[in-house]
Amino acid sequence: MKDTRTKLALKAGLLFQQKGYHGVGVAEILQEAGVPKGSLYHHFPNGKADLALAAADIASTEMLRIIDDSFSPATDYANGATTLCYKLAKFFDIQEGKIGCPVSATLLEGPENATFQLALKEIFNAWMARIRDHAIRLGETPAQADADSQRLFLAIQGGWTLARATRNSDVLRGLPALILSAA
Amino acid sequence: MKDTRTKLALKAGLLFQQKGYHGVGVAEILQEAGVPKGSLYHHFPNGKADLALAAADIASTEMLRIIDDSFSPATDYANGATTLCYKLAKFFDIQEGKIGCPVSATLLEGPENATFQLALKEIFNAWMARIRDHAIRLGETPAQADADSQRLFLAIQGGWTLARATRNSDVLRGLPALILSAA
DNA sequence: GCGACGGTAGACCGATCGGTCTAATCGTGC
DNA sequence: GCACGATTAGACCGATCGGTCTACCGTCGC
Repeated sequence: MKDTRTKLALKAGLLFQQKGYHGVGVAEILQEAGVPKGSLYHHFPNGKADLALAAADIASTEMLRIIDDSFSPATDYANGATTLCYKLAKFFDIQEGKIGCPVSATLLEGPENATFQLALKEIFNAWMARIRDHAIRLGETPAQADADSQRLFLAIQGGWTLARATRNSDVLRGLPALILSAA
Repeated sequence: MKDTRTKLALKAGLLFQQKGYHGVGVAEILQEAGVPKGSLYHHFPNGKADLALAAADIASTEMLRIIDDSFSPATDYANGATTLCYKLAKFFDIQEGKIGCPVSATLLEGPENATFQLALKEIFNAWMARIRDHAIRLGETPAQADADSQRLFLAIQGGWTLARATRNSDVLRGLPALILSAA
């Protein structure tokens, strides 16, 4: 049994991904999580905004884990990148295409807020840095790794949006063929 | 002097891009546009949803125009793609990075709605098709044009998000170097 | 002058928004 | 078993949400 705080952040994150920060009311989060209002403001004194930050943090950690899981067993960069795209496509399908980038849907659609802005930037940078680390570990030069990690990040970010628009995860599976031809 | 209908759609589009569909209230749109409530529901019987569709349509047309303006004077595909990225970066800077993709911010963040879903898909396809047309006109094979247009679309979509997160349009200007090295 | 009518103006509606507050309950150390 | 802080429970708040409705205004044809 998860503690209330985690349960709230998890459920909030899922809902934010589906409908965006402003598209979800705290009442809906509370009901879905089966938690009364008092608990929310006990665990997250700043309410919805705190919840968004916590949810984004969880999602970010999860994404880093997926990156590691994809690249760790890989024999080269292309192999790891392909695995990552396929893993994300599978994740996309499980959620029936109803889900956006867990971080941008939460923080970018949120209020004009310096904290959100900073958190978003740091999370994205962390993802790219992690991909870059794996690229270097797998034999790429730092310059190659810079370009490849950014290329992959942009393709996934854009591809996810297109996949949502078309309700079809094939875009994500086609990403490796599209961006690895350069290498 | 623009007619009321157009003024509303224009202003609504701008606000949706900044804060997402759910992040803007009709009262705010009305106030910004200097239009009373009665006029909204006269011109857009379905209210906010109609407004979003109209705004997305205007934004889509505008984007097609920018694509044409970029590729028409180009001597080859790389040249046109580069111009497009720079034009978008400039547009991004004018709005001070406060603005999202005019279409996805409006339709993807909107309510779970088959009409929105379909419109979004068609607009994205229209953009890619337009880029593809120019690529072919500039001498690419259909297969090349398919890959290049999708690659450019994804890079712009992802790059725009990253640019917003970092509040820096340089990502957009770096796109050509990142995705054209393949050719 | 006078209806007809497309359009404007904004008061008003119930529902929901995010957030506060007090009371009850739980868990643990004594 | 008792006291006390941590946590839960939900009634309640003013503000705002999207939307409806009636009254009014301007400009036509006549």
